[in-house]
Amino acid sequence: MGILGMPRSVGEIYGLLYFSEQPLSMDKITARLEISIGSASQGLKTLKSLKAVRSTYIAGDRRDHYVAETEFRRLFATFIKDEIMPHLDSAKDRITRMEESLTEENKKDEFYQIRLEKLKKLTKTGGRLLPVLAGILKLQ
Amino acid sequence: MGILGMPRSVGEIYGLLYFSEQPLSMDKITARLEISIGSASQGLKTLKSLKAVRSTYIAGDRRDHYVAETEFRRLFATFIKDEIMPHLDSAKDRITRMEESLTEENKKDEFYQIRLEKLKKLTKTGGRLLPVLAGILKLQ
DNA sequence: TTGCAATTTCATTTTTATTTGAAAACAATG
DNA sequence: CATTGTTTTCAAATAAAAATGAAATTGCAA
Repeated sequence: MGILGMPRSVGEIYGLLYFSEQPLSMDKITARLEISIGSASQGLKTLKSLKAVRSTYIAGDRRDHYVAETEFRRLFATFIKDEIMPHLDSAKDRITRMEESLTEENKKDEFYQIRLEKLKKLTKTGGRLLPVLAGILKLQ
Repeated sequence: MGILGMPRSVGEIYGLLYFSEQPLSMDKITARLEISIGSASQGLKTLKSLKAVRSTYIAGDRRDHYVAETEFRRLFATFIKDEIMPHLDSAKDRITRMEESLTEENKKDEFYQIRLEKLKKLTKTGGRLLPVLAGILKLQ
C-alpha cells in the first residue's frame, strides 16, 4: 500500500482480511487492529473504491462483513485506471496551456519547443503503455 | 513527482531546471522558487540520486550549476530499480518469514498455503515485469 | 595552507495527512 | 413506523512529512 500512496491503516485492514478465512465485521477489524471505527470505515471505503474489498451478507447478522478481493492484478489495474490515468490527462491539459501561454519571444526559441515536445511524447507513451500494463495485470 | 511520492519542492526544482536554457546555481533556484537553501540542497540531492539532475562546472564560478536530465524514461527506470525493486525484495523476505512462523495447525489448513502462494506469485510476476518495464523505458 | 564562499546537515518549526470520537444518518427488525 | 444497532461523516486532535535557518563541513582559489 505504501507504493500506492495509501495510509498504513488501509494496508493493515487489507492484510487482515487477506489472511482471514471468514468475512470480518467492522468491530472485529477495529478490535484486532486497535483502530477507531472512523478509521476502519474510511479505510474500507478506500478499499471498496479500489475494488480490493467487498462486503458480504451473513444471515441473521445485521452487520456488514468484509472479504478481501485476492486478485491483486485487478487491484493494480483499477489503481492505474482510477489514480494514474487522470494524472496523465491533467498533464496533457497543462502542457496545452503552457503552449498557449508561450510569448512570441519564446516561440522563436527552439529550446522551449523541444522541451514541450518531449513532454508531449511522454504523455503519449504513458497513455499507450499504461493501459497495456493494466491489461497484462488484469489477465490472470 | 506526486506519482513517485516525492515532495512538491522536488518537482518544482526539476520543473525549473527542465525549462531553463542555462544551468542554474542553487541561489538562482532558491530565489526563483522562494525556498530555503536547505530545501534546495535536499531536493537536489534527491534529484541527483534519481539521476534526474546533474551538476556542471562553469569556468570562473565557484558555485555548482545544475542541469536537468531530460530522458524521463531513464528517470523512471532508475526509480523502479532504486525505489520499487528493494520493496519487492523485502516483501519476499517477509513472505518467507511468514511461512516459517506458521503453526502446525495453520500448515494443515490449505487456506494459508493458498494465500501465501498467491503472494509469492505476485512478487515473482513483479520481479519479472518491472525490469522489463524499466527496459522498455530506458530504450528511446 | 588559509580564508571564505558554497553546500550540507540537522534540530526546530511549519505544514500536511491521518486518526479519533462523537454526532448524524442510515437501515434492519419487531 | 419506532427502536436500536450499525455505519458514515466531519471537526478537532494527533502524528507524520517537509521546510526552515543556522551551525558545521567542504572544497576552491589566492
